[in-house]
Amino acid sequence: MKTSDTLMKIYRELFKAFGPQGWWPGDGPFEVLVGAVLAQNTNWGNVERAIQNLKAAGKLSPEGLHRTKLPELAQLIRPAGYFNVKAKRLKNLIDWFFENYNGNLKEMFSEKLDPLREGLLSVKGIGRETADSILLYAGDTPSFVVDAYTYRVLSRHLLIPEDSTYEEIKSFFEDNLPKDVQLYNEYHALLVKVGKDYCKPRNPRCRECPLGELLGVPTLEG
DNA sequence: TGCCAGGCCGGGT
DNA sequence: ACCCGGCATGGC
Repeated sequence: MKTSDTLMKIYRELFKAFGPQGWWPGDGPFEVLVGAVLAQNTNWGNVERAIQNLKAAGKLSPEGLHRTKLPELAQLIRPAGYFNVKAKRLKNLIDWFFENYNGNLKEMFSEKLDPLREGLLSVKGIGRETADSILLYAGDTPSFVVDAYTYRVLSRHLLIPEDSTYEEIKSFFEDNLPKDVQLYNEYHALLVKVGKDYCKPRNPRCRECPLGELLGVPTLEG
């Protein structure tokens, strides 16, 4: 079977089994952008607390964050963990955002995808996953997001080599799927769902995994 | 209780 | 070019 057919089949089956995951709905693009930094290697519940703190303090806006001093910002986002580094990273991002796009989201997302991605990656503290999350979930830009779950699920089921890099996995999807924002959005979220509930760390046999059962996709043993 | 969470950077090899 | 320690809170 062609890779593109396999990927679409997996998507359809996962969507049928789990439905829409509702990632980053209706919060507005700026909140998503902030959340993308706070979510780095961190449980989503903790991120929500930090966001609530920012909201309650009236700081959850481009201008609000731009004005806030580093120590105060760090205290507000404390529940998200790594609060000192993340405060710095948020400031870096916001500073860059104002320097290049006047703190205007519309202006920023009207930039072409590749240059914008490069710009985001030039910010200290914004890596590939964070950049792609911002592009996809805040900007509705078709940039596929890869994360630890994506890698684990795909490599366990022998869909990609174990030594695949981020960009290779990203291309694996983008080269074999229609360039569709909603598809990228839901696909990533569904892979996270599978990775969380079935394809867990320290469970290399991946028992009961819906990819193995429902699709007949081979599973890496041992 | 220890392990894990929607990473990334910087320094050492 | 890889590998690793550091960063930190909260849930199960």
